[in-house]
Amino acid sequence: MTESQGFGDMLVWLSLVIQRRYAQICTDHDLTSAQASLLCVVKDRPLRMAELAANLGMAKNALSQLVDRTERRGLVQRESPEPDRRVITLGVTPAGKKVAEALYADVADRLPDIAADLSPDDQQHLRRIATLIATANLPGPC
Amino acid sequence: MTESQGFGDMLVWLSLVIQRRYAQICTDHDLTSAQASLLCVVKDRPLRMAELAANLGMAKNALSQLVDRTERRGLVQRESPEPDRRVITLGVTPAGKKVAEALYADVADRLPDIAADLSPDDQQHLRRIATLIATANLPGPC
DNA sequence: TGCCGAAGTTCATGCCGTGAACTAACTTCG
DNA sequence: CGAAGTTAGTTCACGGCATGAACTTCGGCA
Repeated sequence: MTESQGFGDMLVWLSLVIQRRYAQICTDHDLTSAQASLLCVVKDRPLRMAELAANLGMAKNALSQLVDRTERRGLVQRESPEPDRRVITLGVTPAGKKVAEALYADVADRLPDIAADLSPDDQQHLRRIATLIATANLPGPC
Repeated sequence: MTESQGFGDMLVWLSLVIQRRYAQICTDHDLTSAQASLLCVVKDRPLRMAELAANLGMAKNALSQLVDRTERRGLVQRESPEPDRRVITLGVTPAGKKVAEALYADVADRLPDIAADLSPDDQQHLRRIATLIATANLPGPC
C-alpha cells in the first residue's frame, strides 16, 4: 500500500551505498570502519569509555575490544585522569590525530560523490535531512 | 571550508542510524543483516551466485559462505537448472519466503520511524533522493 | 586433444559484536 | 568502621562476516 516501492527498503539500500563507500575510504587509510569512527569521535577531545560506548551505540565490552585493537596500532591511548580511579578516558596519539584528520578530510571530499548526480537543490535537501536525522537519533556528541 | 559541518560526516552518521535500526528489526526476525538482505534479493526470483554477489556488492567467496549459513537454516536453497553445469542459482524455500515477507513488511513499517520527526515535505524528499542514489549506485536488480 | 578462462568453493586469518562472568573502585548506610 | 550494593571497565568463548590465496569443475576454442 505504501506508494511507489519500499521507503524502508530504499533507506536500507541508501545506507549500504554509504557504508560501502565509507569502508573503501577507510581501507585506503588502512583503517576499518569501526576504528575510523572511533578515531573521529575522540580526535578532538578525550572521552570516557562509557560516553564513547553511548556515542557509538555499542556495548561496553565491544568497545573495550575495539579500543584494544586500535590502541595496539598506536592510534589511541587510554588514560586515567580523574580522582575516581575507575574511569578511563580515551585520547588520540599524535599519530592517531594525523590519521584522523587525513581520513576526515578524505571523507568530506570523496563521500559526497555518491550524491554527485543529484541536483544542487537535492544535495542541499539531503545535507539538511541527514543532519536532522543524525542529530535526532544519536545520543551523540553535540 | 565546506560550510556548516561535514556533509560526508553526516552521511556516515545517517547510514549508521539506518544500519542500527535495520539490524534491530532483523534480529527481531532472528536474522542477521546480511542474511536478511540476501533473503530479500532472492525472495521473488532465483539468481545466479555471480549476479547475487554483484547485487550485494560482495566477493564471490564471501557470498558462498553467507549462502552456506543461510542454507543451513533452511531459508534458501541452491539449484542447478542450466545446461551449463557450473552455474548455481539460489532460490528461497517456502519457509524462507514467509520470513522474507514478514521481514519486508516490518522494515517498510518500522524503518521509516527514523524519519518520523521530519516534515511531510522532507519525508518525500528523502524518499525520492534515497531512491535516486540507491538505483544510481547499485549494479542492482532493476 | 590441450589450454585458457569462468563459476563456485574451501581454507586460514582477522575484525567485529554478543552474553556471561569477572575485578576493582566508589557509595551507602547501619 | 565495615558489609552490601553499584558502577566502570575488562575478559572469555562463540558465532557471523569479509578477505586473499589456492583449488575444482566445467565450458569454449583452437
